[in-house]
Amino acid sequence: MTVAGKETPRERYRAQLRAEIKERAWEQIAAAGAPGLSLNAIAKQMGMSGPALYRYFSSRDDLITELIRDAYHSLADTIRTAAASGADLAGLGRALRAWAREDPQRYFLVYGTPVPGYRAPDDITMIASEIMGALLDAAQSAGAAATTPSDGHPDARLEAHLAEHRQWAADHPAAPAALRRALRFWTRLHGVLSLELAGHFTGMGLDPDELYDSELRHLTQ
Amino acid sequence: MTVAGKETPRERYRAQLRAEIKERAWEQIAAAGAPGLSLNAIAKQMGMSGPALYRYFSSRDDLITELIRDAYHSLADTIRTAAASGADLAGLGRALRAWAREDPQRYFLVYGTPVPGYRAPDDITMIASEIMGALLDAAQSAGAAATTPSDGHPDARLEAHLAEHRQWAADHPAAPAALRRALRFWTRLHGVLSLELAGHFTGMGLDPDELYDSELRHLTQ
DNA sequence: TGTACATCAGTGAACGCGCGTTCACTGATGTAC
DNA sequence: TGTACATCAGTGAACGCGCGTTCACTGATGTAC
Repeated sequence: MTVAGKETPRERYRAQLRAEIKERAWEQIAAAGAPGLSLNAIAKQMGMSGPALYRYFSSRDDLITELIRDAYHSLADTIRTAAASGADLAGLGRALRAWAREDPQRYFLVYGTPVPGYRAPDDITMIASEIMGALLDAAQSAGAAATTPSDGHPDARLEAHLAEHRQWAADHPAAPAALRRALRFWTRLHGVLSLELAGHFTGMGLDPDELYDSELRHLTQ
Repeated sequence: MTVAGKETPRERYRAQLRAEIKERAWEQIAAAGAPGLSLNAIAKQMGMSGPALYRYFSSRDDLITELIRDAYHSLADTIRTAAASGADLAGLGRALRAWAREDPQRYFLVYGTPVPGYRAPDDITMIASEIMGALLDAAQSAGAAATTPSDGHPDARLEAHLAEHRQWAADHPAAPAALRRALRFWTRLHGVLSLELAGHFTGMGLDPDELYDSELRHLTQ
């Protein structure tokens, strides 16, 4: 699993405790949302004094940023793994939903309501565009057989725009139709998923599965 | 504007101060998100002592709940007004976006990351379904000329599901195709809008207008 | 194998802060005769 | 029009709390000779 040879016992212990702190942090976030995260509460839960945590994280913000980073990494892994096992766009969509439902607050940490003024570190932005890259790959192969929309089609104008504004996919050779598909994947699935996770469908008597699947069926169009 | 005849000066003053408290509250939410709202801070900003606010709101939660209520009302008004002036689904979509961009945090208070454990009072749920009702009206008239999807169509299965699960539109005579359109309106526009407001498109070199308009063009399909 | 020293995890006290909320009170505004 | 009383807005002190964070310190663990 890990390169254990170079790890001293102390390092191993350190890594283990860092991991446990994060676990507790996720539990707190699940229970009260990200704003309710408290270092002292985590320490108490672990049977330690508050200041002890400063051996492992230099501040509360530091911990939260690392949690966000982990969330992005976890999502990127999920998408990469699904793609590596040959999943098409719909398959990636299913993987995304499974990942989101596993821990809704983790999903919201990535795509939820932003804290005004917070700016993600650059390396997180990098992971985000890596995720986009995986989407583009799948969108590209999905589009191999597809046609370009004709002039009257509602997508024609969007593709024209994307053909000229593709900085976000600068180092990816995807065709405009693939850019469109990747973006649709993102915005449409996020639309259903975020409303589902926020509980807006409960009480409506709707099956989120059906809504989501229905969007998945549209993806390859 | 208001029924001023029955209002005593005291009542007028009271209403005015309540309104100012809410205004300051919105400013704070815009600056630091809903979790950062503090009664004491509002009072200080208004040149009053903290406890004074308890003449106007019985607790912090009470104030927040009222802000959420106002947000729902404001959105319902916006949609109703647009519908009353003859807007079609796309028109409602544009009204929704204008409303959301006017105050992103207000939008997120309605559709953003939920606080685990928070349950909206029933009257707020009522307004939410009123908004749905307005959507259904527009979706119904948009569908007057539209066809039912054939068996192979990706929407066929969703409509079949909606035909049998329509509690959420129980007192509305909308056809399944209209239910589908109303739901799509909601989930797809929310998808683009929430990502836009959360800033996920900035730095990508994309024009959110184009993305949103492109979804609007799909609505009547 | 044993001793001397350095490293580092964790503690407890403390600082300063802001929070929501309660309470007894002052003073101004409105109401009744 | 003037007086007596009731209503109500707002204050200041106080309570209890939890927060993030710093600091000097203890004691255990690891390292070097």
